[in-house]
Amino acid sequence: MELTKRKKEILKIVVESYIDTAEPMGSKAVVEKMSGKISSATVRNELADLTEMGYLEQPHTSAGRIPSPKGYRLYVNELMERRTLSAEETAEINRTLSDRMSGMDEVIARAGQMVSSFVGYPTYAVADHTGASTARRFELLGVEDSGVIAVVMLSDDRVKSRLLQPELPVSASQLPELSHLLNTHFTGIGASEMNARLMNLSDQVQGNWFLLLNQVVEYAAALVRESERQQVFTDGASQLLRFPEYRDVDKAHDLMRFMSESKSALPVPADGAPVQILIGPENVNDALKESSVIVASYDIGDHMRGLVGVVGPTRMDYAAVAARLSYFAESLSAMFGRKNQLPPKEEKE
Amino acid sequence: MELTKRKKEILKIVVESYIDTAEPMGSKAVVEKMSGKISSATVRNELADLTEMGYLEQPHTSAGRIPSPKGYRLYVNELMERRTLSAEETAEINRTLSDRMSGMDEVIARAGQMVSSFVGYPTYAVADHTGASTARRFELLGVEDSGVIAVVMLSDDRVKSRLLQPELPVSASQLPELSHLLNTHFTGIGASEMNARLMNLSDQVQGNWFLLLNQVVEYAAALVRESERQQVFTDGASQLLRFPEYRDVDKAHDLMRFMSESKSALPVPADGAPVQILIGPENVNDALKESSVIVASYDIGDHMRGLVGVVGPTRMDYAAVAARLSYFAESLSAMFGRKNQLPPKEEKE
DNA sequence: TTTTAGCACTCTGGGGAATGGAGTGCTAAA
DNA sequence: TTTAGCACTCCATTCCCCAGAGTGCTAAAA
Repeated sequence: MELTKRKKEILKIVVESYIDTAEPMGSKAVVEKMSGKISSATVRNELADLTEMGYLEQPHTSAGRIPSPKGYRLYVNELMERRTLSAEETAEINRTLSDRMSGMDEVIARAGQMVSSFVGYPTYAVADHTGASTARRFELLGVEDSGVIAVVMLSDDRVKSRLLQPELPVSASQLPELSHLLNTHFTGIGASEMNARLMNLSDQVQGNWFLLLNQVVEYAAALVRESERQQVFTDGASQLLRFPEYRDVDKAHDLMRFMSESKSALPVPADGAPVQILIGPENVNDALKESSVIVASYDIGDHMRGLVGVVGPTRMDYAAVAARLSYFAESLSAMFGRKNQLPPKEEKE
Repeated sequence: MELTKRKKEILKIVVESYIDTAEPMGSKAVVEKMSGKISSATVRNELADLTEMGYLEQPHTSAGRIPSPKGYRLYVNELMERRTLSAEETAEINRTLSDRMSGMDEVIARAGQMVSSFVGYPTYAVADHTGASTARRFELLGVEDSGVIAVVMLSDDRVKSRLLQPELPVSASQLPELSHLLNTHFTGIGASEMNARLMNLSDQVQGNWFLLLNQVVEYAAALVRESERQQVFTDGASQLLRFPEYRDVDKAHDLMRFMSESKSALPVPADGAPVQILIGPENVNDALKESSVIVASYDIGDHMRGLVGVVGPTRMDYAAVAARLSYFAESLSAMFGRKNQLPPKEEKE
């Protein structure tokens, strides 16, 4: 059977109505939307065809039609009008973005929050490291009251620092030498290798040095390990409850638990695709089979990608969410993607 | 009317049963719990008295009794057996704590997560700064490919750092001088004062210096501002849905929204109290009037307190949560509260 | 004075049965 | 190929009934 232009038109109407109302749509309602060019009986025939072809479903014999995942897919691929954001919308996003954005890893956590409050769905945010990161540069700085600041720059350009309290005092004048030691022995290697090398040094350096080295290396190793383990931030979980499909508390609970617990099982976009849409059963994970996910990636630094995913019912507003999400991702890439590029300045309110 | 010992015993039984089952308790069930020392008619009289005195409530005339907020309060103050944690429980908490704990501000965020997964209720976590923090020390470090690492130590002992890309190159040899400039002009002052001083310097230093200074100061000002604004982390919101009192999606939604949005309106413990319990209407905020909050504070660094609050239904398991929460708070204080003290070492699995 | 047994009464929650409405599919005519 | 007409299906809502749980009260017993 052929998918005529009229069938597509009707499918589009049904999908959009269902996205809007979450109610099955009947033939009469379709006729109204088509401004009466056609009778309800004709529409009924078309609806029957679309159902047979697998684009629509019937909750029960005498209800209207709702889109099937296949129907959503066709809608997303062909029928949906790509939305562009209005000037006000982009302005608002820019304002949010420029507001306060500090280090790279804060970007990831904040990206999820921002997107969630912006699109009105729950989100998750992940950092996607290309390859394991290592320490690239160490620096120790003395502070007055005998504390030591350890600064570690990682191969992915993150810079982390922390105040350490040496167990035995180390004089400030020795810190450059210690920094040098760290830079020669502990850069470019993984966490376990760091520990191994530390052991080798244990009887080559003085006790107070070793204790400090130990703290620094432990800190650096924790940082390196942290970047291996995917950290997932979820935000706006409560938004789920806005939707009638999650009025069933158990469903909502399951999905929320899944999002906040099963780090790593969340979808990531296929390479190259800026925004990917996964509809219902297209999701690999069971917990998501009745929901949809829109996920986008953006560049931060030269060695990292950030991911933001939006989770919602299968009838989520694909056009609106995808538009906002890709604008976000593009803006973030522009701000953090390459070096020597500054955030677009925006007047603060 | 007097609150006899027997009345208290009965009240305790009712409260604990209700905490356990969320079902109103009738006179017969009470008799069973008291192992038959007394008849149900007697218990009925006592229950009627307790109701009249305001410790119990009746959902409707022919239902059992449930505790009123006043009843919970009495229970918490007098009747509840303070729980102590078993060796396994403390061991598990210690394991979680020692696992990975980096900088101070990560502590706050992670504390909420840990407590939430541990006690099985949603939590919020806040940093409570005593007084506004300022920058205490600046340090600029050059990296090979012309980037500059800015290290800022704040008056609250937090150390933050970030990689900057100067718009115009600044030679590495000039960085110590610039650091000195920063340390003399921009320490010990608030964010707006920083900007003012920066303006004053604008025509006293070379253009490329100024551009870099600008970036550093903007970064530092953002850090200072960040510590003024209370940042609230919430975790485990989905746990709410475990409880029958939040099966009403709207109630759950309201509370979740409140927790994730209304930063700052969340309860903080009165000074001195290590753990504070707020029952139902004792909460100032409307959104919490039908829930209870247990909040604890712990010390991190010398100038900061962290707060962790546990949110749940009024029938939450006060004894268990309070015990766990205070153990957490104590452990965190011990680990981060004073300087020169190290986390209790625990073998990592 | 306190406790207990007995009893009438109240209220809830759950399980049908009845009903109206929305929507369908099919047939036959346009 | 489209349309009007019609019988049919299924759901959601409402109403009603009833068992069960639990109460308060009275009057007798301790």
